[in-house]
Amino acid sequence: MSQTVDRALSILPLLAEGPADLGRVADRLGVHKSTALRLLRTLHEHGLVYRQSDQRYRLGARLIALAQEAMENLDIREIAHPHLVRLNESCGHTVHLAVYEESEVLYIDKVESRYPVRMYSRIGKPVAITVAAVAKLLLADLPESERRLLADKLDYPMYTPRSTPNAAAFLRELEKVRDQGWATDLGGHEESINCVGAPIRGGDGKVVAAMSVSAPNVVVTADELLTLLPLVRRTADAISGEYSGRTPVKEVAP
Amino acid sequence: MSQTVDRALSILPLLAEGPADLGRVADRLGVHKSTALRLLRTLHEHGLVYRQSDQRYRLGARLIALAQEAMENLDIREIAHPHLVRLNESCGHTVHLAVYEESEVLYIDKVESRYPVRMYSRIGKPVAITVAAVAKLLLADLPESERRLLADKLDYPMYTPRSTPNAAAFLRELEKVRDQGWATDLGGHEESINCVGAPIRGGDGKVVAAMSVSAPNVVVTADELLTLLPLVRRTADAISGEYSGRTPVKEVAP
DNA sequence: ATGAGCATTGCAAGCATTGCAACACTCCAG
DNA sequence: CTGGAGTGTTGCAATGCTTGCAATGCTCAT
Repeated sequence: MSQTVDRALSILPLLAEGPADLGRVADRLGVHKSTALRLLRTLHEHGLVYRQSDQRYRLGARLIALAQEAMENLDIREIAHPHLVRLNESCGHTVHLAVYEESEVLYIDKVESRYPVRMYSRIGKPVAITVAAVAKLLLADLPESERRLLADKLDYPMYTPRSTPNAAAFLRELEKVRDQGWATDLGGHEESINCVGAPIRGGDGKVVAAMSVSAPNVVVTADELLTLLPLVRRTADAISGEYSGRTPVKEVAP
Repeated sequence: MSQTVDRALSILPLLAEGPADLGRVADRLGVHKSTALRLLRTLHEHGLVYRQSDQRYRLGARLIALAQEAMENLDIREIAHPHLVRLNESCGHTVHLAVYEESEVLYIDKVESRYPVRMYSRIGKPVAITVAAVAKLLLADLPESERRLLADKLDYPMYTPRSTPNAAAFLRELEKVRDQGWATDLGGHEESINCVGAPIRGGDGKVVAAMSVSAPNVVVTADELLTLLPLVRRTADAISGEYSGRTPVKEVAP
């Protein structure tokens, strides 16, 4: 809607790919160098980009601090965290919490496995949306039309032979997940990693977040992991209960 | 430098305080509601702000993903991580990695303590700059003039009786740290928590990052923690060596 | 030294941005 | 059911911000 701001913001994902110099930024934006310079300057003043010693620009530290605050504003995270820790203490595996927002699913909390073999993932990293258990849970709750629209828009990379191959299969899987109230990912993302997940619901019954337990099958088999399902669901329900007890969004005095 | 972008970006820290509605944003910016609306729309399109069900705006998920990528671009982090893990495995305490950028010091990596009593901190959170061991290390390496300027600009909150009380004391402390090549924080931030830290240097000898080991004194006394100093310094030096071996910034083919 | 390559600045022209006013909508209170 | 307050949204004309150009600095390597 605003050309200038639009251009400026387009610089951020561009720099996320790696440091770039002025000419490169100007080219990618399709504007004159002097224009790019002024946009970069403004971003710099706000700390969103940083100029390294070789004069190239990269993303700045303020961005990291802002993201931090963004996460702390998500009250579901605050409420869920102790539950996740407790679950981790009783089963020892990696526990994730994820939310859906604007066609993306992303992890907003994680408790690390206590086993030496750990899976790679990081808070903030967008989730493999077509295969992850938490993604299925979150998308399964979308209204029919939106779900269909999104499923069509997605890519279906075959991380492994067990990955969801296409939109039709994905939609079927979502139906199943919706009916049974829990989800799995059995080697659909990484050959040797399995997950079991359950949804967290707000007061109105809508899914507001999803959690999962993940473990490589060198530690436990998929069947063994599935025995944790009742515990996972109980934890998710406990979080749901506590969450819907409170007001969904904090009110600020006028 | 660019008014429009400047206004748009000013919205982000504002929303970091918590969700706000259109009127509130317009007021804080000192612009007409319609103007604020269009700026927010643009931010929304880029995923930097999100509109929650009650129509209020808050920071968006893309911000978190961007911050994630920002951190992954910091090559010092990649290099240091395995060293930090190894240090954690041999001593069991919390290990931090921090960098200085534009008058702020912030944690960019952390390995959690294996003891049940843990200190609170989060990656991305700005560090208590006047007391933290890592902050002292990073600031101690700044050129005289910049150091003095920054020291004057800072606040000196008395978290505990042992906190650095004022600019003069801080500058003295920085001199000391610079000369001895390591730093401590003995209960200056949290009464019961102590830290020992060492600097990580680039090929030109300049400090590019700092690391520290932290432990509450219910686990180890300050004196016991200090016996780890040689190990901490050796780890920091190992990271420095590996870092200056590579090119400091990755080169991209033209 | 000299030139290439990049960043930076001043300036005039043009168009994107702005504030206004009118409209649409939701939610209460009467 | 109806009116009104509060909020978000849209079309429009004027102006002032943004833009690209061209000229100037600056740094580095030949």
